[in-house]
Amino acid sequence: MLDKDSAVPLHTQLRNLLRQQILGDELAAHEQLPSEREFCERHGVSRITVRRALGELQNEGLIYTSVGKGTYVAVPRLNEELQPLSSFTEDMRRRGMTASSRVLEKAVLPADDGLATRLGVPAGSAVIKLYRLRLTDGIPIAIQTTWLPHHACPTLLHHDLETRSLFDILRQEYGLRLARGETNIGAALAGPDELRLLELHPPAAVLISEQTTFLDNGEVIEFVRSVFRGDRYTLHTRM
Amino acid sequence: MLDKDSAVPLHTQLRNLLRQQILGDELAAHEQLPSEREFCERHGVSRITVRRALGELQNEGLIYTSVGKGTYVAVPRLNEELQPLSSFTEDMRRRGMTASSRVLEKAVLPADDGLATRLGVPAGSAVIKLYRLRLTDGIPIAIQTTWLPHHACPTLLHHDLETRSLFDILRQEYGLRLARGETNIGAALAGPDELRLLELHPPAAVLISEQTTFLDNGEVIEFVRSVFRGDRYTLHTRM
DNA sequence: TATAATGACTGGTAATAACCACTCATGACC
DNA sequence: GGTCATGAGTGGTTATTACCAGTCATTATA
Repeated sequence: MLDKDSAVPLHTQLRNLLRQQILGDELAAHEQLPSEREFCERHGVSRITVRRALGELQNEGLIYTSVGKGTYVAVPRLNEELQPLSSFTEDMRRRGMTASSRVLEKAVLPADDGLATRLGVPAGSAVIKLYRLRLTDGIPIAIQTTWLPHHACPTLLHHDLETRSLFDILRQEYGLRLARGETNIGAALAGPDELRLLELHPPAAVLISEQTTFLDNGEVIEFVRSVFRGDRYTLHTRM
Repeated sequence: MLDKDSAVPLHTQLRNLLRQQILGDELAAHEQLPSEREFCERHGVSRITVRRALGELQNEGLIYTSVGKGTYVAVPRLNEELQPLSSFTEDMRRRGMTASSRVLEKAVLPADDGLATRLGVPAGSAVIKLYRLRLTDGIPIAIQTTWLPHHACPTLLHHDLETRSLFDILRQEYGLRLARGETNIGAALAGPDELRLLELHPPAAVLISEQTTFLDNGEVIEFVRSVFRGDRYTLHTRM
């Protein structure tokens, strides 16, 4: 039941309740949900609250509506849930693997022109560089270079970067609200360094991803260039 | 100004108006917008309408809010606008290139087990197969194999698939509401067929994408396997 | 002067009410 | 029997009103 005195909003409570029912297979695909007005009566809330909860579920792709007919349960997803914005660590955890890092280099440097443009900071201003080898279950999977504007997280390099997720640190230690990411993805042949670090034999294909992550105010919080082993990793996106 | 008698909802009108102002650089980054209540007075609408318009802009990442302070313009995007769900044709058009196709094979076949699972149809049921070479400005860029459930678009192969976008046909001719897509992306070395069709010399890396597209009711409308030239194409996603 | 209380203002949540276009089964009519 | 009007029901849009917690400048107090 819904708790009117709870700090968590009613529409959030109702959304979670329904999501749980849908994901828990209590409702079959294409099954019709109660009407919005019926939800109002059942839970003693207004239609605005119900519509907000249903609207969010619709955005998640869990239900769909048809004017004049009703609201229905969508066909469930094949795979796991995917968080909207995730890091390598969180991605791996979701796949049931343990992610770790070996920090090859960490430094605070002045930004050159290209990097300054990508991070949206003045050329020459301080940026944090993090050059890491990423491993899952001990196997090298990717070479990752991360740049962050120094002013956004000045003490970042003092934290534990080998085991803790970078996103966790940014969210919890600096209260940053990560909102959006853009990624460019390409393929290339592995170069000498990549062959060595990723333990590959030539010729080998690598997946190259360049991701920019934004805060909710649109400012860039990080730029990441990742080189993945093509034979052991696939990226997954949802649009 | 907003038109109360228009068929297009007020919140949509207001959203478009504000989006135009923000994208048109009439408002600077981090500039404070009028308060919600002031928008109400200015445009003679209720706060629900204003909040809905602002909420959608916030989801788009164009503005951000802070309780007790106000609503602000986000830092503008670096690049072009990206439609949430697009096809190869639309993607190319956006990059200012002309997309075309050479249909190498088209057929209606019974689905084998793997394909039936991916399309969410019974094994053995009819599926449409479309095997195409995709070109931009005459240069081969990708080899694309598309499968669709036959019952969803039985007369698809009668339409012009060389120049017209598949998504256009699905939307306009069959009234299908495409809602969501999931993509797996990997890298590999090009095989013999790929080397020949994409006019590559070994060794060459290719980008492999497997996309599943869903309707708003969650059913699969297509499954596409694309093999891109690694040296001429990068995928772009937003999360 | 430094601190605390006040109050105006912000976005966030929620209830109530009304109308619209659309769907669909029912029943009246030809 | 087939057609058409009716009306109940559905999601979509919008207005009005109210309260909350957070922010911040102003004002009163110690």
